[in-house]
Amino acid sequence: MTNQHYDQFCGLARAAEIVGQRWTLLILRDLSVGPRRYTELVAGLPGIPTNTLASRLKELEDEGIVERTAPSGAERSIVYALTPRGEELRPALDALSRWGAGGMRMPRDGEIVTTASITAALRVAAGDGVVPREWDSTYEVHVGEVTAHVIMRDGVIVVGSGPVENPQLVITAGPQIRDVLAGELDAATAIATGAVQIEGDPALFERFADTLRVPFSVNVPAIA
Amino acid sequence: MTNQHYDQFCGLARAAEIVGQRWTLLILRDLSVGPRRYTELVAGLPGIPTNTLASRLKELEDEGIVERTAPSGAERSIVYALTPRGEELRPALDALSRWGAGGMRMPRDGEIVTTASITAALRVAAGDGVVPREWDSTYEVHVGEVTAHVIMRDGVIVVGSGPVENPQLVITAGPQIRDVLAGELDAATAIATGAVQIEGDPALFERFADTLRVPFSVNVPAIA
DNA sequence: CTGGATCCTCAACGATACTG
DNA sequence: CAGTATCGTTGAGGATCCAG
Repeated sequence: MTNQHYDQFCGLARAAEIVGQRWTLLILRDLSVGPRRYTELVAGLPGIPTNTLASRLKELEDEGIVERTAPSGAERSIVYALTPRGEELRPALDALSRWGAGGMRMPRDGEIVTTASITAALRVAAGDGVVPREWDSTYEVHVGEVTAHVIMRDGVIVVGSGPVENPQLVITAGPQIRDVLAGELDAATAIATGAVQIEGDPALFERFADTLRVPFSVNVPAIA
Repeated sequence: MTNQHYDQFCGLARAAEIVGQRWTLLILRDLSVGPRRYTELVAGLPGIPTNTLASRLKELEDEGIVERTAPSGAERSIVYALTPRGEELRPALDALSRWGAGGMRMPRDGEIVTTASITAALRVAAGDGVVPREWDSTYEVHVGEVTAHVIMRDGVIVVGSGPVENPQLVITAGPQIRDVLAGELDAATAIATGAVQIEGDPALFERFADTLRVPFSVNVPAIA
């Protein structure tokens, strides 16, 4: 309950006291995708003990990072959301995300993809979210059991969880979607090898692969 | 010894497995300032148990983030340094640093400033490190017991730990140096109120305060 | 003196059961 | 649905000791 502390007057130390707690970064990732209820968080974080989640949410609320919206009116469910102060963590979350993704190759045994994780990955890959104004493309992305969507319209990219109505392109892939976003697997090869399956215009997938790109400065060598 | 894992194929989860360990972020901060020996790390991280430091260094070495340079030739001391993969963490460390610094006001009881923390803070404040080519200024910064230096020359800013030869300006300050870097306390006021003492040309301090700036998007309200 | 390893204690985390 | 309660396990904290 009582937060750990490093006793240093230092921004990184202060940040570490919060995001250095187990599960906290993943809770923040899930909330960065959008407001969530307690049970949705439990579902999106397989393995988290419920008491740990409760503690973390309380701590994050005390720190002013997460906001707990109590049953207001007809809606009788408690919703957790990032506060503005919590939103400010986004650059840090994205930077950590990029770094971590740079070290990934294939999933380790037992590793899964969650809705929030693929949504967050696509959002990071979208970068500043600016695209040519004339683009108007809607994508639905399936990775294993989970679904996310990407909309390029009015000059911006919007990424969200779950399906989308009338997608122009449906993308179905496995973990190798990571290699596409990393720019290590080009669109044509991904489709030719069957790493990615699409329903729709292949040119739209080229656009997808060219636009959503996680910039790694250096690649990790393949596993020895 | 055996790293914790979240069982998610997700960049942020992978990163969290490493930087989410207690003390790891501060170890990386100290190493980001420059290569360090075991005892230097112990000295710069008051309160760290020696076994925890040893474990973390081993884990970081296994992950390819830290490099252990064994006694090579005459030098008979083991030196720890970031590998290229470790250097890639810099953007994430800086982002966390900025975020954490945005939530700081005054030191909490017992909080100290270490050489690495002030050096890292100045480095973050230096941003991309680009300044006009004609500038040639050397600063020595004292905060409490610790010292760092800033050199603006040849169009770039170099930040380092410890003193520097023949500084043009010596800056002595307390924790309020944070407010100067945050842009919440302007140079003239800082000197007028005695929050910062200088030995040298006040115009050089103006340059210092204008150039080294941690950009916060939003300020945290003062403690209620 | 540096670079750790060992031992013990205790707080935090993990798993599961249970409740307003 | 949104947690709390309980209890076992693990890792951090702190002191000490040891090898090169």
